Amino acid sequence: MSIQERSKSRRQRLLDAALTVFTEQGYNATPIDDIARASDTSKGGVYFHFPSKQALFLALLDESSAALLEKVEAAMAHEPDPLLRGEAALRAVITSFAEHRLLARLLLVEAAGAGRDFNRALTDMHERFAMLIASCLDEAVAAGQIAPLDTRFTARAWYGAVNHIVLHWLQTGEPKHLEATFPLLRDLLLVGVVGREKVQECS
Amino acid sequence: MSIQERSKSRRQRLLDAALTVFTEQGYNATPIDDIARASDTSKGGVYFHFPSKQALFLALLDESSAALLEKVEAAMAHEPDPLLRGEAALRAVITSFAEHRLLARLLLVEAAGAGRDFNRALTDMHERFAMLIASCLDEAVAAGQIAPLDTRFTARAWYGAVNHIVLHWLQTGEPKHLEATFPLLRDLLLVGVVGREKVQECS
Amino acid sequence: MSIQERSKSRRQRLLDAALTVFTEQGYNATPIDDIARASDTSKGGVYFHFPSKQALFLALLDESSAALLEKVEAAMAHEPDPLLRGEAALRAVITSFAEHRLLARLLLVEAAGAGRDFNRALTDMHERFAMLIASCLDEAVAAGQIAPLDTRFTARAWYGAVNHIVLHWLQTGEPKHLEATFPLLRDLLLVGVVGREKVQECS
Amino acid sequence: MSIQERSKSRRQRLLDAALTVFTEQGYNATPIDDIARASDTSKGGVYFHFPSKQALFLALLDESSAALLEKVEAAMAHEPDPLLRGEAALRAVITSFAEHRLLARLLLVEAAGAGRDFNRALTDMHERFAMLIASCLDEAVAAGQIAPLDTRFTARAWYGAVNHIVLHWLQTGEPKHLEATFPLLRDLLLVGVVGREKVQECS
DNA sequence: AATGAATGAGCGTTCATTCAT
DNA sequence: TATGAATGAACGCTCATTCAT
Repeated sequence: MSIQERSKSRRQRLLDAALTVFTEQGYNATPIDDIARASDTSKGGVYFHFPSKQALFLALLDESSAALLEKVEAAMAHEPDPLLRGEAALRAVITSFAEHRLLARLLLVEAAGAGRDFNRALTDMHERFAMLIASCLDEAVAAGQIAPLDTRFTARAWYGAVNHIVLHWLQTGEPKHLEATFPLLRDLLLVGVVGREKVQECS
Repeated sequence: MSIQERSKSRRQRLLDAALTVFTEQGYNATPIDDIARASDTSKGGVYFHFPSKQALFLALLDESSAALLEKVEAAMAHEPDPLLRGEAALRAVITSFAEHRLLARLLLVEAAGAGRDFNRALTDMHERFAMLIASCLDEAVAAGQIAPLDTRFTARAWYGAVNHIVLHWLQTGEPKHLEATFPLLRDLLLVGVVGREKVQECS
Repeated sequence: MSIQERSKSRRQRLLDAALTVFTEQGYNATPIDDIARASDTSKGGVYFHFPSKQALFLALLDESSAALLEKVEAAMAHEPDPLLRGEAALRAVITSFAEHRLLARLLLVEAAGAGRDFNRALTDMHERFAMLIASCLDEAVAAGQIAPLDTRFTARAWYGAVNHIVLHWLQTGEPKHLEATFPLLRDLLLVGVVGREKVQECS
Repeated sequence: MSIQERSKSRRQRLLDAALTVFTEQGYNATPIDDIARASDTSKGGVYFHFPSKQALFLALLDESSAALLEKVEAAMAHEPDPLLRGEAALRAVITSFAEHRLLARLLLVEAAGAGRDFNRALTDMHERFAMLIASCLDEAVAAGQIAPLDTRFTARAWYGAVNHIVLHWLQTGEPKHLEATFPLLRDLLLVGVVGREKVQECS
């Protein structure tokens, strides 16, 4: 057990260091040595736990996005109302990114820059998030809360809007508090579906 | 003059080849040799026209985005109505990307993957596009067509939505015809601002 | 005792695995892990029994060649006639290699490829075999069966001829049955010493 | 032309250095840097002329063995008599190896130690030499000089005998003068075919 | 203007060996 | 005895950049 724990902690140390270093320098510009140093290990140690630099980055992506996804799903679980559930998801994403700038950088900036090989994984991740929203929209349509529409398409558009706002915040630092954009985004996006009047009822 | 022309054509051949090769293989994975070969030049030839690989990519980014920006601005010039002008801009962007898949890849995928050094240039480019939309919104507000709002923020959100839709198209090929998304996007975005009723008047 | 036995069997399992894996992949291309895995041990286990990869290979060489040498000597022990004793040795070598292809690969191919450090050991081994033949020749000369000659030199030439035939069989699979070459080789080699007429008397 | 010459000389310098360094340290134990240093080039320079370490070694093998083969064929060209032609070939090989110890080491020792990937090339080379001898034997048979026999097999056996003698010389330095072994080998080998009496007539 | 040979720093990966448990 | 995590030196190869021609 202690062995497993140490092993796990080493692996976790590696992932933590990787998150820091990759987001600081970018995937391509980060030598494995830097990750080894940042995690108080040796180069060989990295390769004992991950078969390649790519695999390490992929594991980092997977585990990070899975954690975020869980958070968002947890935030959604409480809400019975489909539209409010979508709102909760939106808030959870924005809050998470605001609290974990590195995570945001990793998923929205570095993952794109890591190269052709990660496109698939990244696209998949984006779709998972978008489809979370799409399912809310589907239920809202089914419940008659909103008029029928292409929910997947709409979800992607929403998701893209959120992403870009976060991206802008990451790279310019504006607005100071990312969370402050939540009501703006919510209104902007929801109004497009339910019309202005209903939004005012909701909030 | 013929020398300059040949020089110019050589430079252009280089940029054309760079667009093709960079989008095929990604910035980091593309050796200068590949560009030289694809443009029927030599490695030295590339370095005669551009001081570095970075500079070449930057020039490609600049000239490509400038050309796109011009197209969009040209499309906007015809429209006196601010909202219709925004619509025209949107249509121009989508049409351009649909016609020049490589350009879309370059600006939306590869530029992100090229590394830290291009973030500034990329952010600037995105802002230029977003601010094009923002100015339409500003005028629409000034003209009393829409209620006052944070036009820059809204413009960025819109722009992000469009980007993500294009991105999804690039990486999954869906929908078959990117242009088909135009009415959907227009409605989605505009309704969020002017309310459902007014949109129906506009179109 | 059971501990020693288990230890001995472990050591033997290691040598057996080493023979298989080394001849499959070559000395340099074989990581210790492969041997550990093939012998159901761990890397540490290998290093408990052998101080280094080199030592393991050397032990394998020594024990394999010693076993072969014993076989050959046993085959010779029965023959009182010097020339027939040489013939028996030849037959024993060829038969052994034919039956233990891995052994042949190890001694004739991999040992050469293992690197500078094994040259001495390999040369010694070859000399031991050659000198076995040389001693037969010496006795045959002493007995007046053949005319005086440089027996060591002749023995080495014979041995080289046999080696090459085996090598060719190893790498091309021809002839199907290595044993079939025995009479050919015997005639070829013996005739060179005693002359054609006497060979026909012998056989 | 001067460019080609310089390029050729660089390539040749590389091959020369490779011959020296590979035979000094062995293929696996020789880093590319050593070859670069020995040929007054840089690592990159090596890779400009050869795509890989393997390819360099293979080129070295090919060109060296081709040169030797030519020498042997040239020596054979003068002799109309098949058996004397074989004798000439034998003398040419031994003389060449005696004069170019490095070449001998390369072809007979290092090539074997370079690893699985070179086995094919090496086997082919050996076969070419052996078949040179086989063709002499074929003609000798056709001319009725010797009794019918398996010429390919016999040629391989001869070739193996010669190889081993050279090998022994390489690794022990005995005899001092390799050329001195020529008459011994010739007698040993020829007598095996034509019988003692005829050999005495020939020489 | 153009060529392409040459440079050399840099990096991903391997693997023999060690050692705490 | 045995395990397997950890180490770190070493090496093959790449490629942006330079420069003599």
